[in-house]
Amino acid sequence: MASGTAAKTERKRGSGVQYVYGVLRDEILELTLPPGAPIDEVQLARRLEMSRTPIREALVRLAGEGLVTTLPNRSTVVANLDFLNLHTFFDAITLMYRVTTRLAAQYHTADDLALIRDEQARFARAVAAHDALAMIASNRDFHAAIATAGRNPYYEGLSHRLLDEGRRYLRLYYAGFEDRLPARYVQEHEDMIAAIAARDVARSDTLARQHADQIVAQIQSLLARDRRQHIEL
Amino acid sequence: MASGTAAKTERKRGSGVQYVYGVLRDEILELTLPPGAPIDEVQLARRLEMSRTPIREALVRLAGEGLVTTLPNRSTVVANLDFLNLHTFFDAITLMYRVTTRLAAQYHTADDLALIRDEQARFARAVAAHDALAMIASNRDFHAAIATAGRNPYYEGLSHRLLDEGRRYLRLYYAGFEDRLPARYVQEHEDMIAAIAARDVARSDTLARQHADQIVAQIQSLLARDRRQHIEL
DNA sequence: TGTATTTTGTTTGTCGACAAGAAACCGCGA
DNA sequence: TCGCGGTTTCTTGTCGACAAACAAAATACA
Repeated sequence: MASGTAAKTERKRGSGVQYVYGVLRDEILELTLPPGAPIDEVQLARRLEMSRTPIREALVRLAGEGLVTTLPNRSTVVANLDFLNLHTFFDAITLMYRVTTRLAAQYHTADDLALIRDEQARFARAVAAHDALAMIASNRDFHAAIATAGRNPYYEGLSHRLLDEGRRYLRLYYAGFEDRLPARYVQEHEDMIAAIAARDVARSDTLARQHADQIVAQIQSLLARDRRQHIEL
Repeated sequence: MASGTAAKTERKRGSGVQYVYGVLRDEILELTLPPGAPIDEVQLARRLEMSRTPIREALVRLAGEGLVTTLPNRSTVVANLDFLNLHTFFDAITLMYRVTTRLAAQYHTADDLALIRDEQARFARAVAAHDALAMIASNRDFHAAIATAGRNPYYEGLSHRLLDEGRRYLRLYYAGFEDRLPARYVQEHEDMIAAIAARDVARSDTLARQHADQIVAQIQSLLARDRRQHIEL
C-alpha cells in the first residue's frame, strides 16, 4: 500500500470524485472490501488525502449502482451478495447475454469487432497465465464490449450492473486457488465472436444462452462445493 | 408557488436530499423542467431553502439514473430526449413489459395483485376524468407495480428507468389538449390483470407485447404529427 | 472593422467546521 | 449478575466560504 510521505499529488480539479469512485469500485468488485464491510468517510478521506465531500459524492454514485447500501444516519456498508435471490441474477444475466449478443450481431461495426477481439485476447492470456483475477475482469470487459456493440444504452447499463455483480460472485471462489480455470470459455467466446461477425442473430442467441448456462452451472457448483466445506461434524 | 414568508420548515435530518430529489424528479418527469434546461445549484438552494450540499447530492443521484447530464466544471442540465435512438427505447421497454408481466404471472402474491388493481383503478379514474397528467403518472405506477410483483430487482430497476423516460415522452404530447385519451388502454390493462391473476404466463407475454406495440405506435404517431407541425413553408 | 487578448463575472468543486442522531459506555439499583 | 437510564463519543448530514475553471464582456491592436 506504500504510504509514508503522503505525496499530496495535486490532482486536477474535478478528478477527485472520479478517483475515489474508481478506487472504491475496484476494491468492492475484487472483494478487497468484503460485502457488509462498513465504509468510514473520515478514514477514507484521510487515506485518499481529500475532503469528505468528494468521498460522499462517490458513495452516492456507488449507492445508485447498488454496490453500497446507505443506512440513514448510520454508516454506509458494502452491498451484500444476496444468495437467496441468486436465481433473479441468473435470469437477468442470461437475458442480457442473449439480447446484447443478438444486437451486436445486427449492429456491430468493424471497430466494435476489433475491440471485442482485443478483450477476448486479454481473456485468453489471463486463462493461459492462470491469473484468476485478470480472467474475471477481462471476462467482464469482453461482454461489456459486446453490449457496447449492440448500441442500446438501456441494455448496456443493466449488463454493466450484472457483470459487475458477477465479478463479485466469481471472485468469491477464485480467490487464491488458480486451479482448472475453465479453458472451454475461451472457445465459447471465439464461437460467439464468429457468430457476431457473420451477423448470424439466431446463432448468436443460441451461443449466448449456452454460455450463460455454463456460467450459471459453474457458480452453482461452486456454491454447492462451498456448502459442503462448511459442514463440520 | 406561494413563497413569501419563507417558512423555514425545520426538516428532519437526512430528509433534505430526499426532498430535493423528489422535487427535481417530478419537475423533470412532468417537463416543468424541459430537456436541456440548465440547473443552477445556488438558485435551487435559494428556492428550496437549504445549502448546496444536499442539492448536489440529489443531482448526483439523478445523474446516476440518467435524468440529468453533468458537464464537468459546467452547469448540469436536464437530460435530453434522444429521438434518434428512440428505437432502442421501444425495444427495451417492450422486452421489460414482457418479462415483468411474465414473472408477475408466476410469482405474484395476493397483496401484489391488490396493489396492481389499485393502480389500475387510479388509471381508469384519470382516463375518465380526462386528466392527462394523472393518466401518465398512474400508467407508470401500474406497470411498476407489475414489475414489483415479478420479484426481480434487476428488471424492476430497468423498468423504472424506462417508465420514467416514457413519462417524459408522453408528457411532450399530452400537454394541454385532453382530447381522446385512449380508453382502450384501460381494457388492455384489465386483460393483463386477468392473465396475471390466472397465472397464465403465455397469455401475459402476448398481452404485454401487444400493449407495448400499442404504446410504441401511439408515440410514433404523435411524433409524426408533431413533425408535420414543425414544417414551415 | 475584425480579430486576438486581457479582464471580469459567474458557477462549480473542494474544504473545514458544526450540529443532530445513534451507538457505546458508565454508573446505579435490584 | 443483570437491567435500565443518563452521559459520552463517534459518525453522519448540513452549512458557509474559498479557489479553480469556464464563459462572456471589454479592450487592444492590426
